[in-house]
Amino acid sequence: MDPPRSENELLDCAAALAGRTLGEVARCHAIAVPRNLKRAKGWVGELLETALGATAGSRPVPDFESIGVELKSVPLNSQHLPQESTFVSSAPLINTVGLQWSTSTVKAKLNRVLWVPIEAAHEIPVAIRRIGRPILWSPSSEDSAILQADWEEHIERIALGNLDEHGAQLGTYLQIRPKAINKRDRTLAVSHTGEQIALLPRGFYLRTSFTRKIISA
DNA sequence: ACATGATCATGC
DNA sequence: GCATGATCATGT
Repeated sequence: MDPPRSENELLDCAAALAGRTLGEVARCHAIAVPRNLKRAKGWVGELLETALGATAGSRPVPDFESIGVELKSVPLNSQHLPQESTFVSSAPLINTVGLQWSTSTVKAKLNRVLWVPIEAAHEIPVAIRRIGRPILWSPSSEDSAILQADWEEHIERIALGNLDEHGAQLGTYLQIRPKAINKRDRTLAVSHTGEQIALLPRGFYLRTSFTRKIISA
């Protein structure tokens, strides 16, 4: 698939997938469908990347680099509401001095997002899960203000070495959660006394309640 | 039922 | 190890 040349082309292409099943789309691209997603958690996102002509690979750039759009699949429960949080980016646990919201990876990633809802209720076999209507989205100024406040709170907490004082409860829309191979995974961080320590790597995630608001709008 | 904490795969 | 893509699974 050639990369989209404009937002409209991307949106048209994504809209053409609406109502189709993952199995149909996978077959078009000669991609095998896993029996479940337990060991293929990124499979749906990667299928959409292929189907829509995403270009980024694992480089730290938007999925549709030339038009600056990020692609996110959003799993829907049996009521067709988002059922999972959405990973945004890893959280910096060191060298936080001087970081600003305006140049943050979180803001950059959320600047323009194509949300593609996917049926994800466990009882539906992966191959016959249907793709929903895409939403091309940017945060409203109100959204941005809340995301910024969340982000600044998280970064301050990281810089002060207070990461262990709360769990994932902090943040209205944006939360911090583990993003690791397993619980023994470690990355460099700053302790409460300012020393370097090894901690579980974390990532920024959008709360399910926020993506529900986006998808429902 | 839901959110949090834990985990899986791939590429460089 | 960190970037990409996320969902699983357990506790409450």
